[in-house]
Amino acid sequence: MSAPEASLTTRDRILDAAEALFAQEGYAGVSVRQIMSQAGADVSLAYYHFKSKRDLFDQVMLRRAEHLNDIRLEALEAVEKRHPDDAPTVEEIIGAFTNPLLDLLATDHEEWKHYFRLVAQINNSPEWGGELMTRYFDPLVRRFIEALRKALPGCSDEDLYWSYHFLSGALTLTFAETGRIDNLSGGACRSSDMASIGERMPTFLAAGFRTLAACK
Amino acid sequence: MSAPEASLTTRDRILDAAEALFAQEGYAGVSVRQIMSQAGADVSLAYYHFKSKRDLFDQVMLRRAEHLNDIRLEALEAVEKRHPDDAPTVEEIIGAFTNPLLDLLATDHEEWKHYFRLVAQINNSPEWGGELMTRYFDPLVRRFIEALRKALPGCSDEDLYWSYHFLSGALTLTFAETGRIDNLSGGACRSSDMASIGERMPTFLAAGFRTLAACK
DNA sequence: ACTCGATTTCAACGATCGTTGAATGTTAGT
DNA sequence: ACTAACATTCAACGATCGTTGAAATCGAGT
Repeated sequence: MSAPEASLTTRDRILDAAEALFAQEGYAGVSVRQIMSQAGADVSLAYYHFKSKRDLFDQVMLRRAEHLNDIRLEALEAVEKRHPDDAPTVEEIIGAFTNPLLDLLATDHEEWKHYFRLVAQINNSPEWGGELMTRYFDPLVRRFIEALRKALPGCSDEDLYWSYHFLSGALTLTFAETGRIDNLSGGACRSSDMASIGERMPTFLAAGFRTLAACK
Repeated sequence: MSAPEASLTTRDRILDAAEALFAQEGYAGVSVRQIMSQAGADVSLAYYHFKSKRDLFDQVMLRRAEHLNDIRLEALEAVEKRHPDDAPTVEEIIGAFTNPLLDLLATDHEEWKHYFRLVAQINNSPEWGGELMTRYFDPLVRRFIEALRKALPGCSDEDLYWSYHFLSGALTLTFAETGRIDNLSGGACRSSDMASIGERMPTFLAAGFRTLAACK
């Protein structure tokens, strides 16, 4: 039923090379020949394993999106299970959204680093941001927003969605690790310092959610 | 000394077309021929007015960056002038950073909309984010961070820089107007609703700054 | 040994890429 | 009218783009 091992291996080498290059230079900035050169395979093999360059791109996005959604949902349910009666705190819910990213980077650093960089560019592209982020992440995001709604009783829909939007921008830029904060801070902060991010991001964002929800 | 009017007009038409197309599809996603077609001029005119495609891109970035830095600095100084003795509040300082963007969109909407979309993509690109944002915006950003430091006595450098980084991600994504929040909210929020953004963003972000600064 | 399907190699297609040089048109000062 | 600097047009260069068809190689089941 499933394809032979050699096929999957080559297919994954292509996906890995495409992911790394797309993350660095964007979809249009990378040629199929570059990808296949980095993958160590002939150009035409790209069109044996994928329908087109665009299809290859979609498969790069899909491959990790499902796993990411799964472990984020697990993290959220674990937090909710620790609160059988009351609702979890905003910090806990946001932690369930961001901590899985830190875990993935801690165990399979290179693999996911490229993916997060790619997502940051997609999220901020008017061409693809609205469409692709919606397709890959919105069901899970809606689940998180419902959890946040319970943690913030009386918060309006508008405040909830805008707060999440601010979170999304802060999150994707931070995990893109562009090196900007390294330059700005003169070395005091490093883009790759995930411990610093994990300490600060949920606190910062939860305060925003709460203050906006309380502001009538 | 300065070039004749017809020249400046053509040069600006090229810059406008390049800005709009780069904002939509990214640097590599647009060809010089597309730009010149939209500008209504011959391809080779691009290389008469600019040294190369990359130089054209740099001029697109530079053209509005200076003006934006100027009016943001004016807004900050105006806020500081209203506080001869004490420091301005965090909300006021962040407002001086974001309100000029709203003003520009209110008066010259199309012109600046494309530019903000472009900045969002640059900011989130590992290829250019660190380098270009630093070159065009860091002097002004450092000025704002010093103002924030005064408004948040005892706040550590790390908390200050990371807080600004979160602000930067939220800000650029929001002004990119990708349509993502429209899809996510099912129409309850609109990317183009600048009034909603102006009400919420400084409040949300200031709360994050304050809470992180107070968190030992 | 033979077959058959899955995988890989090779060579090439038309289109488009960034860029250039030479010729042409335009305009202001003399 | 002549000139000189600026502005624009036209045609083309070599390189690279995404994509394809046909042939060669491989591996498992007979």
